[in-house]
Amino acid sequence: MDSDQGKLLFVGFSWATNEEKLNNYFQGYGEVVQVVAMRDKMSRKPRGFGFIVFSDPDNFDMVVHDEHVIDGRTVRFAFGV
DNA sequence: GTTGAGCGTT
Repeated sequence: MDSDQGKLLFVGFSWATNEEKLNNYFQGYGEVVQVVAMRDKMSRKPRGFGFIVFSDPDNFDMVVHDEHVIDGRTVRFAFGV
């Protein structure tokens, strides 16, 4: 409720999309506190999913309620646990 | 070298 909230899960972006690209894209919405793109633990290959943390909760509402397309792929957003 | 739903690391 007021501890780890601020973590937003985003999945669906292209495998060619990098953490830096996401950081740049999300910075346009507000102050990005944390952006991390997860990859496979065995082959180190990008899985196309990651987490993001914004400085203000209003950013989550805006991003989650809007559709985003990065690198030509539709990114699906959800609230992190 | 490939694929396309999902919940991670300081």
